[in-house]
Amino acid sequence: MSDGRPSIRDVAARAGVSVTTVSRILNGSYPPAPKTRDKVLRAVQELDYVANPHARALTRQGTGTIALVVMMLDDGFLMSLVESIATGVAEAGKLCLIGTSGGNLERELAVLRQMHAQHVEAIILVGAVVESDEYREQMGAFAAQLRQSGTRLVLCARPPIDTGFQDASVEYDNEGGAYAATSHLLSRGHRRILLLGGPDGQSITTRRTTGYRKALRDLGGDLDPDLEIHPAWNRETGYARVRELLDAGPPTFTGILAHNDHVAAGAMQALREAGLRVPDDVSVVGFNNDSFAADLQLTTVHIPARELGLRAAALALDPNPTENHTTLGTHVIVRETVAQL
Amino acid sequence: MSDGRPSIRDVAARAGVSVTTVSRILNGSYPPAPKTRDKVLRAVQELDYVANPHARALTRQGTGTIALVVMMLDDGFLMSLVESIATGVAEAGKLCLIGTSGGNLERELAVLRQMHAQHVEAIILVGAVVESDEYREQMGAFAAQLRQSGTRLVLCARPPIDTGFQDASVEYDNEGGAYAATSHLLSRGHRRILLLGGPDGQSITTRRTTGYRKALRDLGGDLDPDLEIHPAWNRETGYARVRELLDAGPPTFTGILAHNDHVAAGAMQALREAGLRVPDDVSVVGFNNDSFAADLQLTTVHIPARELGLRAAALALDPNPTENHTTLGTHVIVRETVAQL
DNA sequence: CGAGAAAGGTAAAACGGTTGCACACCGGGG
DNA sequence: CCCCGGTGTGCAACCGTTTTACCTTTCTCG
Repeated sequence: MSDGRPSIRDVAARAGVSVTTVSRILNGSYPPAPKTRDKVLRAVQELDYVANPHARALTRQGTGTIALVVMMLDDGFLMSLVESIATGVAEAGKLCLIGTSGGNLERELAVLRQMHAQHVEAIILVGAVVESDEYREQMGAFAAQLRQSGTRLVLCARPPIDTGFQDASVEYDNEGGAYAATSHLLSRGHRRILLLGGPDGQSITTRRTTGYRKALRDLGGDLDPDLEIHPAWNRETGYARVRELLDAGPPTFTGILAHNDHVAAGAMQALREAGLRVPDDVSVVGFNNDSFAADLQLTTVHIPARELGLRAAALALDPNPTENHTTLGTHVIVRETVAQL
Repeated sequence: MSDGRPSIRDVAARAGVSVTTVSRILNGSYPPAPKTRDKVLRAVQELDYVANPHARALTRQGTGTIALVVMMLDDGFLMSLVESIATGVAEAGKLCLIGTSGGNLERELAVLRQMHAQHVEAIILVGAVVESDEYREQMGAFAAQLRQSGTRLVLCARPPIDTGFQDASVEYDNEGGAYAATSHLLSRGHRRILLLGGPDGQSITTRRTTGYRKALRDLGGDLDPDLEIHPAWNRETGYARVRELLDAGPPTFTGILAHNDHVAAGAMQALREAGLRVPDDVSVVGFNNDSFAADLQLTTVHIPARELGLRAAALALDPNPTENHTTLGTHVIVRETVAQL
């Protein structure tokens, strides 16, 4: 009362009918007489009444909320993804809860539990994953719990949780992207390609590295462990690690494949500072096709972020989707950071 | 039951006490006998019980949810902002609802209403605003409604809503930033500075333009309406508008002040394509210090996004903050896109 | 030893909806 | 004329908590 929100009883009183009738009309269950219907709708209008979602949730109607959990919002790719998911969810008239895990297992689980407690209709897990046994085990248990309570789980841009059950998921082809990027370099005559992977033990890193190695094997590049290093996902460490390498002596590679564009940018700076030109001395390929890649003229692997997000949203919204697993393709965007050897 | 979640009654039964007692213990309202307490806590553990937030919300306990509304998630600045708000909220153990308005008044209001209906504890409005009378009026009305129902409103990186009441807000110094950036160019001898503003009629545009003009007046630059143009916030239109200008004849300016880094990047591309070098022929200053600005060696205005976000979160979380209005400073990050004339 | 006051606990009424079931009304077929 | 089925409604129970008001004990102290 004190908060000025009318209750369903107020509406009923004003329309001169019972609470039941109001509820029925508002939910479209059971078609009552048009006359009553009008009276009620008018009263709703006049009072500016909106049903309380919490009360509604209590009687298991569904909460109209979709949850979204992401490690961190720190690059353009994730942002497009989140934006498009949010848009998709909003267009369906539902709300979107968002949580960040910071790549920390405990925090991720805490956030997930909290969302589950909220009785969200679905939980979308977005992005990279730390591939520890502990993570797998805990997530497996959590996923089971979700299923038991009828909460859908959607995996977006992320590997499956290995448990008997196949969760709905939308992925993109990490391995294929890395393969294509590596092939691109190989086809231009590069044999020794420095891999600037993501942190070791993260799903994305593993997959992309697999693609890289496979291309080298298939097409005859040098498969050398010394050529695989693992900076964090940011510009700074990309810069630092390449800098280190160059300080130690002349480069033993002619091409670089970075696992994201920020790292590629860092690497390019290090090259520049060492007096090496891109692409004349060293070629560089990035990953993600972040918006700034165009400014750097960076050749990179495009990932269809919006599409990914919209599909994830669709899966989350649909109680029983026809197609519950999709893998979207990636492709190389050729700009000017790769030279023919 | 069917969803496997234990209720407070189950806990009570298992612990052999009444529901009331369980509730009291869980909420820490007055301390019951340690013995009972233990029994109850054990039962909670064993059943893995978590209170239903909806039922809780029904009795006006507050929902533990903060809402966040942003126009669009399309640049690094907004993203840092959202990330830091989300982090701040999560650290307080609360949940964060997110909605995007796409710069569309109707959709914005729809989202806001929906959030209000959820009884969120506070709503944070983030970022630029279309300055139409209609917007002002509708938002004013909405803000009044919020106040009446005890929902806090926090404005972040956004001008106040003009209504009698002063809402909590965290801003940064748009005018000062633009002033500083313009001064920087002026002090290097530039007199004719092309302003690449944001879309006309948006709050940010207005403020930054004011700073730009003031600097020109104070320090003796050319105040020429022809030098103020208004692309959208993205790279593409920044490119297109500058391209147009250059196609029409040699540049009538020696410096450019862009209202964000994407636009600056677009402008730089247009300059490059027209055979003009940055900074030798034309100097460029951006705004926001987006992460890629470092890669472009772009001189730009830094906005403390994280700080802004954390403060907004703090305001949203605190029912009665001591300081409810802050303006954070901005400063110019000097890189290599401005030359001495 | 008896009267209060604490202390520890409970039953029941909210909170704002949904829903199963009963009831009233109405026209029509036997 | 009676019974029947269908159509609109309303009553009341329930969803899972918190909270108010009240009831027992058990202490404490005169």
